[in-house]
Amino acid sequence: MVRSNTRDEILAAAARQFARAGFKGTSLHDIAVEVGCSKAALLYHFDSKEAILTEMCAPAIAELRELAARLAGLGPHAARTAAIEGFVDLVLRYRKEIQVIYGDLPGLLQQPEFLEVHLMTQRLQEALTGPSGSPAAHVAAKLVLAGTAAVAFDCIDYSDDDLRAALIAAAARVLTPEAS
Amino acid sequence: MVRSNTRDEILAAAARQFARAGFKGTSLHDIAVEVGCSKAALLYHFDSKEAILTEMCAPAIAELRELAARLAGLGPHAARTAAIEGFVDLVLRYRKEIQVIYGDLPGLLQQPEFLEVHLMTQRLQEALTGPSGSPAAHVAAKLVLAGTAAVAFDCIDYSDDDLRAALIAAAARVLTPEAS
DNA sequence: TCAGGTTCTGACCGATCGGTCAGGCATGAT
DNA sequence: ATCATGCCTGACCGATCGGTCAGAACCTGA
Repeated sequence: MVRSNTRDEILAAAARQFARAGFKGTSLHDIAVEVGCSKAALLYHFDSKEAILTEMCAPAIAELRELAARLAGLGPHAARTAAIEGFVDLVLRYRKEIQVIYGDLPGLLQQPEFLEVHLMTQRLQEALTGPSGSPAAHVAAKLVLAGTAAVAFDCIDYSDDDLRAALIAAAARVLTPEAS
Repeated sequence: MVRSNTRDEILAAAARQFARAGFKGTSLHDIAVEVGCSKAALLYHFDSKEAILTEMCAPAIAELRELAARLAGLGPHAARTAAIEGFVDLVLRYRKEIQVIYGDLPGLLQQPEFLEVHLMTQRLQEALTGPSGSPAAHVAAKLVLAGTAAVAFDCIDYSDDDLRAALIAAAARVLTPEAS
């Protein structure tokens, strides 16, 4: 049993803090307190604050790279299913790191004005799941809501009308559990 | 024609800056430079930096509140379609504000280590759309990728196995354009 | 016992942050 | 002419940030 490395403790503490308050919202002091060492000790093990983040995300990025490379040798249909299953697995395996990327949101949403947004989004979600509300239905609803916002976020090249039609059609497809 | 109000210019400039660098990544100085006034002028018109953000997002939040209230008086099926269409319209109408919420990401992803992530995500997306690549297919693929990550982000209550099955099934539903 | 490397600390640095304050400068009513 | 009010500025504040540095503490092998 090797000694518990301070370096690993730093990575673990940083992952928790980044996931909770985001990268910009977390200071080296915060991490040092959780680890139980000085701020200077962090910068002895890592060149900078960003170096902590990049080393933390390196395994996830490497797996994403492997997945993308694996798709290149497949036909269209096989590539599609491999992309879906590979991405889902990867995302689930690196949930913590995903939270780091999305982690700056909670800092904003903890303001009382935005707490209401979370509540109303939940009511939207209930409308989408319908009265049944199986776990799979909840996942589908969440996927639609978050995916729609994300599409609007970085699909600036499409017109509103095109986006609207495509989004509504895609959402309808997700939310009809009768399709096999 | 009323005078172009400094207050409105501040809101517009803040929206652009927040969308580009995120809330935490934007300083009052940045906004003041773009407006062409002093930092103190911002704090004359608004109580604080956060007050700029909340006032900027107030219309979007109000519309979300109206949408949620409208759903309460509908049956399950009507509520579902109203939720989809209403949310899509709302998201498209307030794209800028959505970018503010998601805006802290670019600050991270501009690091060279994460630039590769964007490239590989695009290759995943191409695998999902298949060789056709219609705009609707691209929207569906983006919705799946971003939605999956978001589900993993805030569905900590479900087990990995449940999430995996539900996500793959939902993704398959979105990506089969033969369903009506 | 000494030397040398690793690990870590406390003090400190310059920069930047959000925010405050006293006062200047218009304009318009009295 | 005077006063009040709205709008705005430059200087400044305390706090916090990421990062540096000299040296202490500790272990290890010679």
